[in-house]
Amino acid sequence: MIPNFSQAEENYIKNIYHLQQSTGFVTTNELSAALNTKPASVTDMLKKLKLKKLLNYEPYKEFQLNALGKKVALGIVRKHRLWEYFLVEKLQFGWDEVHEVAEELEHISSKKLIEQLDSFLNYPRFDPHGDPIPDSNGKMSVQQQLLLTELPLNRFSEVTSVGSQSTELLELLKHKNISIGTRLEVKRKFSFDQSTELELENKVRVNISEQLASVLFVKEL
Amino acid sequence: MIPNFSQAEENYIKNIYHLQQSTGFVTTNELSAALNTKPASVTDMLKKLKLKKLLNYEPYKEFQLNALGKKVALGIVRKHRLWEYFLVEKLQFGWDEVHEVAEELEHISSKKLIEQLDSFLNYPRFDPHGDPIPDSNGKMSVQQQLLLTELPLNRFSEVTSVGSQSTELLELLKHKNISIGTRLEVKRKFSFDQSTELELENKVRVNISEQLASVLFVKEL
DNA sequence: AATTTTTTTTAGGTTTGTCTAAATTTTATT
DNA sequence: AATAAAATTTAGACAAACCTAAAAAAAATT
Repeated sequence: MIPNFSQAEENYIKNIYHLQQSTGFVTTNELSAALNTKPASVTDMLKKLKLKKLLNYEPYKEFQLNALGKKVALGIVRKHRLWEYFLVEKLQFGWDEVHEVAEELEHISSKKLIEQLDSFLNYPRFDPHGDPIPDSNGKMSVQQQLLLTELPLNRFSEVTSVGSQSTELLELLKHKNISIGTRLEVKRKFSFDQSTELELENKVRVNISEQLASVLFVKEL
Repeated sequence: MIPNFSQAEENYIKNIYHLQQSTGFVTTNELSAALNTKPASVTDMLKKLKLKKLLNYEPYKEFQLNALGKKVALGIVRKHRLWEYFLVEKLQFGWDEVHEVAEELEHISSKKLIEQLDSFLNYPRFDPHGDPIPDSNGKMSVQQQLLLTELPLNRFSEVTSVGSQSTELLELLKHKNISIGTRLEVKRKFSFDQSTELELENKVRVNISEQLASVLFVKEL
């Protein structure tokens, strides 16, 4: 069984994980900047994580999480994103307010807690920022969700989720003939009001407001 | 504003609070036993809590939380019990499983989190063990709820809540003519099967099983 | 290739919260 | 009231996680 790790250890693991997503390797300075700690402190912790067999690390070299380290990291990411989803969906937090709180909640250790939470939330696949939530085996959807506001022009895409369940929003979406699964392309953006012209699957064009575009998640096809 | 306290400090505060409920005062040894730490460590922390103006403490004397200390303690108790309620009501935990997890969750610091959670849970007044949940001002219902199994003979009492929402339970309660608000007295307990004979408000007598009695909360009148 | 700059590590401290062992104070017993 | 026992505090250490300052290694520049 995987042992428990301290909050500090978990923060290092999680940050290494995120940093190594780009190039596969991380440097002491990068990590120290991400964690807001001095490089000397980072070195200390790297030795400890190596000792605990989570990290490939040799002095003065770049480092990376090994298989076990990545597994642990995915568990933390899972908790973080599930809690974010919970805060937004159930406790009426805004997307922008959840990160800090989730930073604390992600360190709660109960395995049962997180499995029951996942089930209670109905196994969401993406957090409120569109990032994929690893399942209990660490698997997650590869494709990141984008906000419609971030989608470039003329890319085929599909609506994957909406950032709120309010009846007002659902009413509007019904009117515009948009629902989960609707395929669309962004054809134009009007800078005056940031409104967006979409082309739906049936070639119909609709114009949607910035407020609406900013609560629609899509994935590119 | 009240500052934040470390997890260790919070655990001391909470335990002092509970211990001083009986006699109003706590001794170093009592607290050390409750916390599973050595008396010497307790002394260290007592000095710190005194310095932080939470505690009335003089060397070699019994001690107690002052007004501020009690306020802080109630905030922790509030969080603990709200989380317990959440775990049982929303995440299908059994009463017996919640304590440990709540011990961790009670240290999450976000004020907004706990207020939103309270609202999400619909401002429950008692936790799954029948203990009252302080409101955001630290006020709580004085009367503790009891399990019907704990109620002495011939005491007027009123059903306040049921420990589960299962349809099976509700079906049985309907059959027995018992609901929230029903007034009753325990008239006899049969040691063979621990079943209980109740007298309801209309003088009707019913016999209920131990399983049923152990999910009914009552308050004495 | 030599030198400078940057990065990383080492060495030695600090704080928090714990411990053990010894000293002190309080309480209980004779 | 004197002594023994129990409770509490003090003194000195230790681990975790951080720090600063100096040393060492690696990378960049001349």
